[in-house]
Amino acid sequence: MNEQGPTGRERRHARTRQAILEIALELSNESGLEELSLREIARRADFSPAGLYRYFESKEDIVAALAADATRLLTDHLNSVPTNLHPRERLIRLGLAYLTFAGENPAHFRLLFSDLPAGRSSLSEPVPANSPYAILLDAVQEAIKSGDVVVPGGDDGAEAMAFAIWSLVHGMALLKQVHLRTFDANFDAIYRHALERMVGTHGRT
Amino acid sequence: MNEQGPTGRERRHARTRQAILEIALELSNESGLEELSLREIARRADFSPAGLYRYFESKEDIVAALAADATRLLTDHLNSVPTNLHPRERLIRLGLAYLTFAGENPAHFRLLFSDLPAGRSSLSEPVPANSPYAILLDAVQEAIKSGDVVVPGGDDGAEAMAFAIWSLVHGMALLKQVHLRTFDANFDAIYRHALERMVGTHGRT
DNA sequence: CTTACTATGTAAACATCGTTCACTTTACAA
DNA sequence: TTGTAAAGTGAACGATGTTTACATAGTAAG
Repeated sequence: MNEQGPTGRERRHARTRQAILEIALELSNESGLEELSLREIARRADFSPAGLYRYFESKEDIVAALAADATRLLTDHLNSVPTNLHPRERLIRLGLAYLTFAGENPAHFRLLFSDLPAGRSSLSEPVPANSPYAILLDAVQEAIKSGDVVVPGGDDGAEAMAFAIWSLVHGMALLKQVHLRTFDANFDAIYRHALERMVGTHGRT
Repeated sequence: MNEQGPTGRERRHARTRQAILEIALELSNESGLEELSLREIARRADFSPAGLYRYFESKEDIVAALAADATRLLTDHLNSVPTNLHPRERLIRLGLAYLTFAGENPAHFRLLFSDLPAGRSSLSEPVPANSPYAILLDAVQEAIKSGDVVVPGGDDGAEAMAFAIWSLVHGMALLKQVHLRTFDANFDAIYRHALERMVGTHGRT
């Protein structure tokens, strides 16, 4: 066999893998991640429990694959925010996009940044390209460069601000989805106020 | 037996209960909450697995007791922040106290707001007295009353601001402890910058 | 076409888990 | 001392994630 594209068998293998992941995601959205069971996935996929091990090394491996999917989907979603907005408004819109994603994809969201460690281990390492954080950091740097946002502390100031925004939206999404899951309020308005305060737009622009 | 204080048996029962909880907390701090095992608690407490059921209804019940402890400890810790500070500085110190608590009590922190639903279900209900959120909300209301902090939207504005601060510190603590657990940076400085930005103190006061 | 070989799938077993049940032992009150 | 409730145990149940040995189906080479 020469070097060429994926064979039929490989394509079928990849498709089955994907199908398993979709069932795992369904199950997670129905009953939560804690109760996700390998054997239940197997039942719904008409597999014997052992069969899944031809496609994944372990249950943890399945969850990791879901988390990787989540990161890719979030990246796409953040990339759909226009880049030519007023810099502060762009930051706000990125935050709101994060919150929308979390609301619409609860299981995927719960996987974000909750298991896999970060891709880098200090500020001196490069930011992983095409990651959600890279998009946010870029927007912060643009806002600083345009003078629209002022941060202390030079280069690392942008990272500090990106981390703050990230923490804020992640915290809001998590609290709403877990601890405040039965709380009735207009979260969309609250989200926007919080982001405007963080980014520095306290009134209308 | 007349109505009087706890008998010797009741005191011993309560002490054993507490001892079990301490072992459960130790185990959580060592190996994480996900891997906490009833049987491992029993082994370390020199109990048979079934014996624990004289003290707790279920594993979930043990975790709930730990979470209640966590809330009480956090409340104490927040109450140790002076109340006579400059209103904005007080808010910042409350946030930093939250982050300190999270850093020093990782297992207890992971239980905070992560399992039990909130004590109220809409803004019209009263805030649970002596809760961490009540302390924060009170500080926000003081800051607004003093004119030190300006929020839009009347009464609910204070709640929105309290939620924003809460989300920010919770998100920062969580991201640092989970996704950024191997990341090396001066988080204390980052925490303070983020809080100052959120509360509105952008330079020295 | 046949012969290897690999991919795919299964059944059975293992260790562990949370939980329950029947039972014994301990401690205290009358 | 006796009766009763609490405290504690071992064995079992059903469930989990995982491994092993085995069967079958597809495919590539002779």
